[in-house]
Amino acid sequence: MTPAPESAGTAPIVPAVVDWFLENQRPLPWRGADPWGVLVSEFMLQQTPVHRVLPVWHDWQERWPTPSALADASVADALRAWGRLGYPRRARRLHEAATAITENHEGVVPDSEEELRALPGVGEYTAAAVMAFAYGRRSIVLDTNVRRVLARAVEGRALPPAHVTTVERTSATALWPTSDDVSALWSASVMELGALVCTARSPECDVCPLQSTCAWVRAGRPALAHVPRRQARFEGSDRQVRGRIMALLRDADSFLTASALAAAWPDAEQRDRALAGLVADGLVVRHGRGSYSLPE
DNA sequence: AAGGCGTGGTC
DNA sequence: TGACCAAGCCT
Repeated sequence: MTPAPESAGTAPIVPAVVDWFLENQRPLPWRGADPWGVLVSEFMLQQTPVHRVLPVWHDWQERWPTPSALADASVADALRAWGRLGYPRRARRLHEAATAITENHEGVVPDSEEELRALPGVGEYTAAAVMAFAYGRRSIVLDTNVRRVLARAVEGRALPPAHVTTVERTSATALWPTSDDVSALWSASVMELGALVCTARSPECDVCPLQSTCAWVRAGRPALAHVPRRQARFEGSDRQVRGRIMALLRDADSFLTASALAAAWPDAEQRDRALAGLVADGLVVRHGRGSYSLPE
């Protein structure tokens, strides 16, 4: 095995995880893609598994290979191409981001965290990910996978807190490699370890490169001290109704009447509430006489 | 600053 | 089977 590049002051877990990554990483198509391809992948991967993103990402790369290409398309086309990826507000925000990049950044995905964070739909994680994976720069990439690995290996906890904390940022910054090259490689490596080995439900500690040093393993893999709050039920929720309405509108050639949308959900009150929410979110447009469509 | 926001695979 | 979980963001 080739020794991983190492810089002075680097935490010892870094070369172990990087070496593991160089042998075990998945050949994901957005690795080494241009910054726009990386940005699109990051939007799609927000709360959506890799295997569901893959076909949609390829489709988007072909249809809209640049920010200006997407900006020239309609929001409706973006929402239809988004399909069933979920959280369609991401598709709308990605379209808005493409417009902002075209108008304010000469069509080039910006290469500073501050400018990236100013784009709609780009938060702390996505900005850091684009810096690392598109531009090879040092940034503290704290996604759910990285946070879980660090919570276990460093803190000895079963899972990280519900939301990113200042303590996590400080702790991560202290151990993060200082050079751009090693930092970007480490970011991809620790994220992949969390995705493939140090998983939430059934971590494979037997094959983990951190097995001998992991604080959580050393402590006997203790369970979480406090049970996290459960995710809201989906069946019967407004989210389910919103999804049904969006599916009808994606499949429609043009406008749909309110009575046509009644097929989405039997309860009129809940249906109307969901529809009003979609309109407020800019995902649906109401035209005259109670007809609806996706936004142009 | 918790909770809303889609969808589907997994166990 | 139903509950958990998934490269978060926004308010």
